Amino acid sequence: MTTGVAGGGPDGGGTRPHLAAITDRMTTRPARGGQHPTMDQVAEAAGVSRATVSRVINGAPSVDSKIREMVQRAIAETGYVPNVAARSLVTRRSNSVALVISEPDRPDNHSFLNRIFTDPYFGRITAGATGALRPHDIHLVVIPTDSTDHHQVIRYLRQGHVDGVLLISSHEQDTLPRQVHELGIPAVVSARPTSPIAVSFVDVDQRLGARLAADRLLSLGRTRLATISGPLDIPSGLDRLEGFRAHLADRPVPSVEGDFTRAGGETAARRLLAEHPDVDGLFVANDLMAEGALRALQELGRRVPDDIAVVGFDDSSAALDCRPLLTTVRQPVEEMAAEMAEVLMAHIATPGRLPRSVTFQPTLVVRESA
Amino acid sequence: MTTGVAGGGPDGGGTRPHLAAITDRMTTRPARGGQHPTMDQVAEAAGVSRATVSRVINGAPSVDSKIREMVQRAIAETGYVPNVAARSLVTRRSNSVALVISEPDRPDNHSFLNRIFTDPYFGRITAGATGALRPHDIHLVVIPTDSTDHHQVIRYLRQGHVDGVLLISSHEQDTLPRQVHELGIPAVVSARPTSPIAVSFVDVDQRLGARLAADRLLSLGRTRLATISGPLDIPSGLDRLEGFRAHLADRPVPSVEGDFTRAGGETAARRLLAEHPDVDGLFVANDLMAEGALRALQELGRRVPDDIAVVGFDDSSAALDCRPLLTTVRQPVEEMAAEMAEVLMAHIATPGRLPRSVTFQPTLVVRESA
DNA sequence: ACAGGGCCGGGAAGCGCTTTCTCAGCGTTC
DNA sequence: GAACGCTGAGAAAGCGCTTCCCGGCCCTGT
Repeated sequence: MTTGVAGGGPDGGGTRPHLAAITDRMTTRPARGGQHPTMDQVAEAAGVSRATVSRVINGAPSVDSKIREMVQRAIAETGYVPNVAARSLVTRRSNSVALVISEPDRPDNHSFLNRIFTDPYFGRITAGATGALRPHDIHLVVIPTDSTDHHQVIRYLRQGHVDGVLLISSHEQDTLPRQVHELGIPAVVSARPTSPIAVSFVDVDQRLGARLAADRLLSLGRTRLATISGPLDIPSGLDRLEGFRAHLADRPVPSVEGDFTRAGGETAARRLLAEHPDVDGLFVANDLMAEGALRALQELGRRVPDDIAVVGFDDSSAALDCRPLLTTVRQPVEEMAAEMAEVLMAHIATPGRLPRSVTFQPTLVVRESA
Repeated sequence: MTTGVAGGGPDGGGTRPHLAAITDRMTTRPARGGQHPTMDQVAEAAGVSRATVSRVINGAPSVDSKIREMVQRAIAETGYVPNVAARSLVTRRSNSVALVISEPDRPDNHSFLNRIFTDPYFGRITAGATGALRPHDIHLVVIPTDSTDHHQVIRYLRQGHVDGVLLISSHEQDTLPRQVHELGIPAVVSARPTSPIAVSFVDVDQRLGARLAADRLLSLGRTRLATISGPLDIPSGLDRLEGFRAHLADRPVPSVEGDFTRAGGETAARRLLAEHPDVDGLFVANDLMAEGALRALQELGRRVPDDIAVVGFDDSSAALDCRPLLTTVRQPVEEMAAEMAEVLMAHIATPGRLPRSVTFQPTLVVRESA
């Protein structure tokens, strides 16, 4: 890889790269006001015992309101902030949960990170989860991973950094859900696990979504339907394909397998139209691929929706990047992520709780492409 | 917002939404093998004292190799994992650092999260930082934020969850760098701070990058150059514009301000060409906008690079999504993030260390668009 | 008015780990 | 052969916090 590192790149492992443009700048060392005050100091300042300060901080009901006020003033004056390590040592709670995003290996070293941070889906998940967790004052630690560092992730979880796990895993052979489950740590998975694990999960009715797409295309009078599916080793990919086909059982439905990326959608559309030039209705298993497919259709001179109607899946921001605007099946990703967080918090609060699954219904969002 | 929540949406605050499709599933409670073993148990199993176990775990040199082996076997047998809370209570280290991604407010509630997880830039940052941190066994806590929850972020940092902060902040008015600095926690910022704060930062030579773009366009014989800039309240946006103009001081350079998004690039290109239809060389301040601009140019019937040559900035994955493939100025984002991590670790290891800045050189990546 | 009960606040015991201090045991040297 | 130094391991002191337990106080009931 060619890089533009000033003064040369890293010269092997271990040592820091030599850099030409290091500038020491003048500075006055920040005052660092006497380290962090401890609870004892607050107690002394307020003239009470440490236990009382603790009660005030944790909102115990049985503290006289005058005393409570004094303590709060002392906290403000000293600038006291509880030490999380000490607290979680005794409470056995970290007040944070992990959002583990597990992607299958890809040839390129960092591409899984690239995919995670490029697909709007994950942003929606994060937004939904943080939104649900924030009122409970629980922090989210985002951990992207592929199978090469499952071990690291497991170790992280075992070390007690987090109270529970939200696990986003779509790949069929992914062993992480099982490993996490065996850890015994509270966890919620983002989709029905491929093997029967007794774990809570939240999912969308994939087949119903595919059916909504089929119905839309049929209602537009389209008769020669086809689909670009997701990877068939991912349950959601398979379910959407099967749902689409099942609802059109009386006719043949050509399909091409895609990879849920923009470029993959473009390629797949080209292949599909080469083999089946008369297609007039197309269901694409996610919006990103639909965006690529639309580009291919345009380059092939097909008008959308006149010549060929296109329905996507997700209702992600990519649907709005499309021209024409993409008609798509909406999954309420934010709400699903929020529900995952709620279920997880219930599991954390009640350790013995039986796993449960929650299924959300998709809806059709009609725009221009179909 | 219309959602497809099965059985209705949340019914007010506090209570969980009623959901139609909750299924309790049979399960055998996982065996949970006798909670977590403690160091004492390992010591007993190995027939040594707790202190010795600690020495083995932390690689103290003065442990007899036979004893070391016994302890390691005991650790393996008991499945012992150190408790991070207890450890960091005494070491005052958490072995994790925060990656705070601070985005300016946007009208839409969650859009900043959407932007963060959609722009490939952040994925590259994350990849670079995790890559550099992993060998040191330091974990990365990703914290996206906009100005509405600066307070939460600061509190999180003060609580001692992390040993240091990698701060990605581009917005000029962003007060977070200053707040973090005042906290006294080790920190490294992703770009030259807009106000003179004594803090370490890593940056790319923005003006040089703009100059590379200008040189490329000139060398292709283009004479009527223009640019789509980034937001001018973001230093990188301003620097790229000024660098481009400064290098072309002898001629007028029309420019339109964009917002670093795909859609913004498309709009900007339309406006630019409406006002200056004869432009034959275009510098776009990031790849995402360039992608949008290319789409606009295509719809306007301009051939790229024949009628108009286009150079982007970043060399992100979006450059490869473009048709034609985008010629662009590469910033070594992964390496820069890795360097940020290295500098941060140095600050953590040596608390009094003076701040320093590191500047990387951009390079031109020639593809098809110019 | 006095005894009993309820409440509030303080003392003290750890949570699991690291680290210093100390001492036992060994080899070494004159 | 005795004194010395060195190595290696154990004892113990906390890190900062929560929480149980108990003593003292005030309030109520009779």
